[in-house]
Amino acid sequence: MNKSTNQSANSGDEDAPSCSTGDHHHQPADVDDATCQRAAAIFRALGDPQRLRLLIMLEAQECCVSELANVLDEPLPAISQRLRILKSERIVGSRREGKHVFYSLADGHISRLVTNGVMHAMEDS
Amino acid sequence: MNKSTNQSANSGDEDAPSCSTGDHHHQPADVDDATCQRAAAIFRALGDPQRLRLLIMLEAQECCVSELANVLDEPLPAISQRLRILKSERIVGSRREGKHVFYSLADGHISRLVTNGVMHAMEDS
DNA sequence: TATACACTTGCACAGTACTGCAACTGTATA
DNA sequence: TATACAGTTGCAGTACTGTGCAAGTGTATA
Repeated sequence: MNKSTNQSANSGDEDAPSCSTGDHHHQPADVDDATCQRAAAIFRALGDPQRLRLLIMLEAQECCVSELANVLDEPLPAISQRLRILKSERIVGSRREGKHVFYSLADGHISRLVTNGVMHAMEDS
Repeated sequence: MNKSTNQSANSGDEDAPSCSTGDHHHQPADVDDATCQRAAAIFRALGDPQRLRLLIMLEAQECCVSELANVLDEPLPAISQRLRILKSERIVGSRREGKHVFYSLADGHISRLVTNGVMHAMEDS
């Protein structure tokens, strides 16, 4: 519960680390627990190679399920399932058009997140 | 972007919905498999509330393990374990100073990734 | 209405990941 | 060297997550 008990506890001794955040603040960095969990949920959804591949494709353009399945050469239910997870986290949105359901990234923020992650992975280090 | 530039292709029906890459499936969007997997691994590492909390703190400033454990009010081995995972993905780096080991974010790229994720989670939608 | 196509959902299985505790390593001080 | 502190590692148990197949829903066409 109480995260910010006393961070100056261990600084009692001589070689105190003094990571001092100075004084007391409630959330470690002004990020409340709900936000933290929400952000983690988004990251977790991005944290699967198969789902990420889907997002990379959707970043390029809107796509329907069968097309994704076709290009990636994977069973359709598998694709649908992954999209379902991404949709439940509001990372993608869907639109129906006749027999097809088209998916696309929810917003530009997500797009940037994906791009940044991939860029970093390319550079690596 | 070219989101709603609709796909000419499948609306006509037929059985071959074709994204730009009609026949073969090379790299969906110029992202090779290794990069995709690396990126996913990074996201997965960020995809845990407890680890993310750690990163949020480290984004603010370098910190030693005991201090993190202290502030977050969690057992030290748990913190160490999480840092270990983050370090194995090169998301954080460590530096020893006497008895203490100080951790910090690996680079600015990671920092931006974390910030973006949290920002998005705050705005949500 | 019947049939085919495009997807979605349910369920069981397997692999993976998070947690907690105990034991171990490593560093400084007396 | 002995002791205390700081951190790491190993291991067992539990929970979660991704996967594959079969069955179900929904939409258009004949």
